[in-house]
Amino acid sequence: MEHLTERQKKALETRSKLLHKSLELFGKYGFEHVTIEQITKACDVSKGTFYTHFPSKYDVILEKFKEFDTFYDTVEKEIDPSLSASEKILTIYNEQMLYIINVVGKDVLATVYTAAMTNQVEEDHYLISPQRKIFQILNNYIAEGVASGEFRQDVSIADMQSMIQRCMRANVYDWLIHNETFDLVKEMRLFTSVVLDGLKTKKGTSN
Amino acid sequence: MEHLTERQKKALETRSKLLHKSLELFGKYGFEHVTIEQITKACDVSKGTFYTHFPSKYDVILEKFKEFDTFYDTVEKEIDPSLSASEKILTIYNEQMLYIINVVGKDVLATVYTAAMTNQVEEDHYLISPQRKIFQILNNYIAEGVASGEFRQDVSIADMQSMIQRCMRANVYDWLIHNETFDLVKEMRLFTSVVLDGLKTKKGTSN
DNA sequence: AATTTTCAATGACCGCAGTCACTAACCTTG
DNA sequence: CAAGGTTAGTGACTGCGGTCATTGAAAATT
Repeated sequence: MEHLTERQKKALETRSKLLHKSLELFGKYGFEHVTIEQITKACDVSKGTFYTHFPSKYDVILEKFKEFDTFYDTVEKEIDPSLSASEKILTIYNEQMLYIINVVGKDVLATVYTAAMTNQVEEDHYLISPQRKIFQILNNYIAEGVASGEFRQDVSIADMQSMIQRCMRANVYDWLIHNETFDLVKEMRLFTSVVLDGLKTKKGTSN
Repeated sequence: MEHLTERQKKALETRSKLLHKSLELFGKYGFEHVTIEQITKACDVSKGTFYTHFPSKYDVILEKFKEFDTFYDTVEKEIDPSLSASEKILTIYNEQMLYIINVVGKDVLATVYTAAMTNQVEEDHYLISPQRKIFQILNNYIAEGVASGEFRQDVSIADMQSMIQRCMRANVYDWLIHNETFDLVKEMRLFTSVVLDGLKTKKGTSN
C-alpha cells in the first residue's frame, strides 16, 4: 500500500488539484455560486472526473472541515491546567469561535450545518461524531468538573456533555441565521456561562 | 379589495389547490422527493403556474409553518397564570415540542431550519421574527420573571429573550441531526431548566 | 511479448428547480 | 360594446448536480 503505481500517483494528483481548486473557488465566490464544471474546467479534466474522486460537491467541504479539526490539538496544550473546568470550557470555546470567524467562515459552516440535517445517512453526521478532538477535550473537562465537585452530581456526565456541545451548536447556528448583528464570541461566552452556571453545584437552595 | 373579480377568485382557487396538493404530497413522500411537476400535474395546471403563486417550492412549506404558529394562541390561554415564569416557559416549550413532533414533523422543520441558513435575504428569516406569537408570549414571561425578581437583574431582558429562544432552536436543531435516539420533549426540558437555573437570582454566593 | 484485466477519465445524458416570452380570457374604460 | 390593458396560465428552455456506459492506456498475468 506504500508503493503507488504511476497511474495511482497521477490520480492522487488529479484529486488534489480538484480539491484545492474547489476550495479556492468556494472561498472566492461562495459554495453555491461555484459549479462543478467551473472547477473541472479550471483543472482541465472532465466533469465526471470530479465524481471519481468525490461523492458530491459537498464532500469537498466536509474534507476541509475535518482538516480544520486538527486545530484543536494545539489549542488544548495552551490551556492553563490550573483553571476551573468551566473556565477551561469557556476558553476553548472562545478560541474555537475566533477560529470559526477568521478561518473556517460562514460558507463552510452553513454547508456543513445544512448537510447534517439533510443528508439522511444511517449513521450520524461527522458534526456530532464523538471522534472529533474538540468533543474529546470538552468531555475530559466536564468529567474533571464533576469529579472535583464543581458540577452537579444529579445530572449524568453524558447529559452534561451533550448539553455543553449543544450549547456550541446553538450559538453557531444562531450566528449563521442572524447575518451580521451577532458577535459570536460574546454571545457564546454569555450563553455558555449561563449554562455552566446552571450546571454548577448549588451553594444556596435548590429548585 | 373585498370584491374579487371572477378571475381573481379562480386564481385563488388554483393557488389553494396547489398549496393543499403540495402539502399532501410532501406529507406522503417527503419534501425532497416531490417534484413541482408532480404537484402541477396532480392539479391539472402547467409547471409555470406554480411559480405565479409561490416564489419557490420552499415557500409552500413556509406558509404551512406560519399557519402552525396560530397554535400558540390557544396554548397561551391554557397556562396557569399563577405558575412561576420558569414554569410557564417550560410548560409552553413542552407543548410546543409535542406539537412539533406530532403535527409539524421533521420534514417541514428541517426545510425551514435549512432555509434560514441558506436564503441570503437581507432581512431576517421568519424563524427568528419577533412577530411570531411564540416569541411574544415568551418575552412576556421573561419580563414577568425579571420584574418579580425570579431572574437575574445583571443580564438585559433582550439578552435573556434571545438566550431562551436560542435554547429552543438548539434542541430542535439537535433533534433534527440526531435522527432518532433523541427524546425532544425530555431533552428540551432538561436543557431549558439548566438555562433557566443559570438565569435565576442566586440565593447563595456568586462566583 | 502477447494477452487480459483494471480503472481513471470521459462526456452525453438525466432529473429537477426555476425562468420567461407569449397567449388568451377577462376586465376596464370611453 | 368595441378597443386596449391586465394578468393567470403556459410550456419550451436554461442551469446545474449528479450518473453511467464507454474508452484507452497502464498494470498484471500468461
